[in-house]
Amino acid sequence: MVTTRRTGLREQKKQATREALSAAALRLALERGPDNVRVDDIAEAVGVSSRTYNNYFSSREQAIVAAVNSEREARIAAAVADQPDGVGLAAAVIEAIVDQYTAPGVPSREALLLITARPALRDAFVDTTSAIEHPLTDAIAGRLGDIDPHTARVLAASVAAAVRVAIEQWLRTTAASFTAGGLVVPSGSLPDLLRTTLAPLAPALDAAEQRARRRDQ
Amino acid sequence: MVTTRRTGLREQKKQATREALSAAALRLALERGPDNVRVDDIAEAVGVSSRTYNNYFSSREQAIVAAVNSEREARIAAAVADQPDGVGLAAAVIEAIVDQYTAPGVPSREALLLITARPALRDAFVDTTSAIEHPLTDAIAGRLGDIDPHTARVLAASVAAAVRVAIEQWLRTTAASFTAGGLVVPSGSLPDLLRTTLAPLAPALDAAEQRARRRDQ
DNA sequence: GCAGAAAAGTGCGTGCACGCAAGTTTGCGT
DNA sequence: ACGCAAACTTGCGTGCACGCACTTTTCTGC
Repeated sequence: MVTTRRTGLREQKKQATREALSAAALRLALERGPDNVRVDDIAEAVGVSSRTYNNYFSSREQAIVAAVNSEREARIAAAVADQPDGVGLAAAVIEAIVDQYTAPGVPSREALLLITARPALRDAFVDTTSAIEHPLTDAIAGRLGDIDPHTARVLAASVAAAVRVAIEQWLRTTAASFTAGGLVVPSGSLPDLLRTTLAPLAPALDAAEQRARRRDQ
Repeated sequence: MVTTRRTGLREQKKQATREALSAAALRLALERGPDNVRVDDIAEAVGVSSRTYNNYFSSREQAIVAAVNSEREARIAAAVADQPDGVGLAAAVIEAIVDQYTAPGVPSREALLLITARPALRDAFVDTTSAIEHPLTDAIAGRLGDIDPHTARVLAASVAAAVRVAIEQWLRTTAASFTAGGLVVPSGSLPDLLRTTLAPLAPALDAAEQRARRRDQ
């Protein structure tokens, strides 16, 4: 079994407390407003020390956005790997990402409002995009037959950067729509934005795939 | 005159204290070792309050690496813009970046040793790569005739990401060569690494240029 | 099962980042 | 010259991140 890697019960418990912490962080932030939540409160709500909290999250904001972003990285990587082989690398990556960011999943409307409102939370949210980098590197390397170790890393990093640009832009227009008065929730069509920002990278992705294929033979 | 943008004397003084702070930070770090330098010490050495220090740098490490990285962003952007028009976008970007990272310029040997030794400083150093993003966006947009605003941003962000990968790799092998015992200074051929990591992006850069050229006519 | 090792949790102490609400300097218009 | 407005600086207070040393829990080999 390659399932759990590392001891089972230990890792299981760690994930449990991690999720408990981020869930509590989000809940408290929604209840009281983000400025009225101390790290100690979150830790206490879960029943651990505040020092332990910092072993899981290295900033207060991280815990909150983690509740919204939970496991998106892994799902993107899996989605890339699952695309049929007939599909080109660029199409595979783009579809996988758009899919995973389109599926509303966890992000409740209120949570998104919360995040878009506070600059610190928005920054933390933007930062989460880099989390897809490592899983995506593995997924791309798998498709390329991982010949040159750097190529997959660079492509994954570039894709993550493009996603970041899309989210920054999305948050920007979102913020604007707030100040404009309309309390309309975001969704300035994130999927469209993602396709737009990922499009310029398609030639690089496909070219890498071509080179890999050529070397394979 | 578009030179100084914003009032002259004010901005001049700001730059002066900024440089004084980062210079003092590096000097003190070299003299005493980075762990024996408090933010208060740096501020005091320059003659400002520690609160003012934080108006210029948002972390202690930032000031130190800024002394090494001074103005590299602007020089890269200028170098891209200066490449002759005959050169393709990919080649222009790659040459400009390699040039600017090859020129040893400021980074004294001791300073690099200092940075590569401490994880916190290494992280801060890696983070500086994202600083080239905005100037590079402008430079690329200039070459593309900035039609689609997102394309230049994505390409610049991707290039920055590739540079980051190169530097991470460079620091990794550097650290390894330390633990291996040899006190040999880095330079595991950063230029070569940069060319390697930037290569996969060449198709994207050139494709964007082609599209821009096609639209221009 | 048990003993020792490995890993996670915790308390303490320290330095730091940053909001806020003053005080101080700089620059510009008249 | 002069005075006002904007920009920069500063002191204070607060919460937070994190190293370190230590306790408690979990895992592994016998």
